[in-house]
Amino acid sequence: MKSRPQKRVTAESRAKEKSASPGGRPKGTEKTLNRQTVVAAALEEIDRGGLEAFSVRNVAKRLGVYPTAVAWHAASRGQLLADVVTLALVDVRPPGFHDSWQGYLRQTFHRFREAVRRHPNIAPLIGTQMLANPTVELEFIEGLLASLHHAGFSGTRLVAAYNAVLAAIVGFTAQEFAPLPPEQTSQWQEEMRERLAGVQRVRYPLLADNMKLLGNKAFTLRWQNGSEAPLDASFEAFIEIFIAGLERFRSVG
Amino acid sequence: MKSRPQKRVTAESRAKEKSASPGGRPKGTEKTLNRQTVVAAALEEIDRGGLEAFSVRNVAKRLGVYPTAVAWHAASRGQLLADVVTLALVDVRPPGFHDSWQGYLRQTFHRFREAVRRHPNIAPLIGTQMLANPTVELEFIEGLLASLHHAGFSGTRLVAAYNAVLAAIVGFTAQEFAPLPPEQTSQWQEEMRERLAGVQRVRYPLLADNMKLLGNKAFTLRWQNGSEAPLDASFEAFIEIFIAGLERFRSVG
DNA sequence: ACCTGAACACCGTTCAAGT
DNA sequence: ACCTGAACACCGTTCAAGT
Repeated sequence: MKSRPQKRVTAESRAKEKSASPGGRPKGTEKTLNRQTVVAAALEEIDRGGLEAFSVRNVAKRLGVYPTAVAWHAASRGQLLADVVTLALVDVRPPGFHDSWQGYLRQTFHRFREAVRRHPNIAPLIGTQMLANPTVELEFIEGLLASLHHAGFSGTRLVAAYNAVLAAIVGFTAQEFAPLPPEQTSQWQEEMRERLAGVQRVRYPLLADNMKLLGNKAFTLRWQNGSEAPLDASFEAFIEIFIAGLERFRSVG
Repeated sequence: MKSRPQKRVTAESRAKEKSASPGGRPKGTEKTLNRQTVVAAALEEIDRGGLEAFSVRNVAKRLGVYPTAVAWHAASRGQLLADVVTLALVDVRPPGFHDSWQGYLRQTFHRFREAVRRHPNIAPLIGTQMLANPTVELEFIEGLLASLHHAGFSGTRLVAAYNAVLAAIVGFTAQEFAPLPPEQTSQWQEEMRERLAGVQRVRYPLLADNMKLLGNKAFTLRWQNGSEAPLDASFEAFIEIFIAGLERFRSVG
């Protein structure tokens, strides 16, 4: 239980910290640790070695300080991970103006996926740490609400549509880039392929008949994740399915 | 790196183990540990204390054995967690026959959500451990493929539709039941409410105007998760949005 | 085959002490 | 305010030894 005051990481506070380098020292050569420096180092650590390799102590090693120095800025391991997600998802909100709400949603889906693609090892966190994360940018949420409002949703249907967008966007990307089991991957891959090759047509006709199309291209039937075998076609289809569903949902009820 | 032989947990192997209680001893009083006993104990441990409390050593304590005895059956912590997800999601496949593919999908969505509701603390795992989990039941996959085939999908569009179903179903439930930050929850809840109450209408008009509807009912704007504040209405809407989208996707391209 | 028991190299977080 | 340094109660997994 920390009683120490903790600043929130928001777009504003982050910009403020950046410009407030004490004594006018050049930005790149800060002698003291920032909260943003620590979070950035944590993200680098995860990018390099995955969540398995991540630890407060490793981040400290990367920064050349004692583990307790990291703890001072990060408050807790959980909070640090939440901040890492926020950092990785910065700038997902589509910039500029848009002609249609469908176009805005398509861009949001694509930009979100690109953000996860840049930091695939955070995939297991986005479903977990975003939900109840006060550090998530309100601009992103307001942008989604605006596009859905423009589509004609209001009241409880606006809430439902918003939840549907987040469920869809997080569900696809989290699974697409989820890590493979680390225990000797190549061996596991071989097992997976053998198992799929041995599927009996009698019991699983559709699986067997479509195995060539499904293998490594369908969730739970893959031996590589989105970093090595991206599901581009399925993602595009998913966006169109979802938007078509929203268009329909708009006109019923 | 274990070279020891590891059995796969499938519907078949599980049934086999069950019926093969050595020496005809009554089922409840096995003296030796099973793989299924260990997995069940792990799930109980997670149900009780969440993923934070989970450890191989705690499971061992629960079973009254040394940590290394658990390790012998579980191969690794990661594999144990994967098996836990498989156990929690057993029987999600809708039973019996169905009049329409839409009805089958609706049931699948509901049954999946009920399974997660029964074990909400596994929510962070379902997006991570299902994707590439060879222990996931092929019956579940075949069932989904059958309903989508019945809807008229085949080839690459069948693959896309299947991926869309899993993305949707996992995305909603994983987020709905994702755990709140453990660090003194009530204090965090207060912070969250204050932050949402203080949203400026000038910058975030839609957020501000709909805060009463959104608060605790929309992803990233909640201070409770699905166990305490279920998102029933949004879930029902989500299902209809998604199915309507599939119906549309069927007739284009 | 299955478990004990000790051991190894970690881990997050605390607390007191320095500056 | 920010960091060192030692310490605490853990952790997953190994290995050798028992039965």
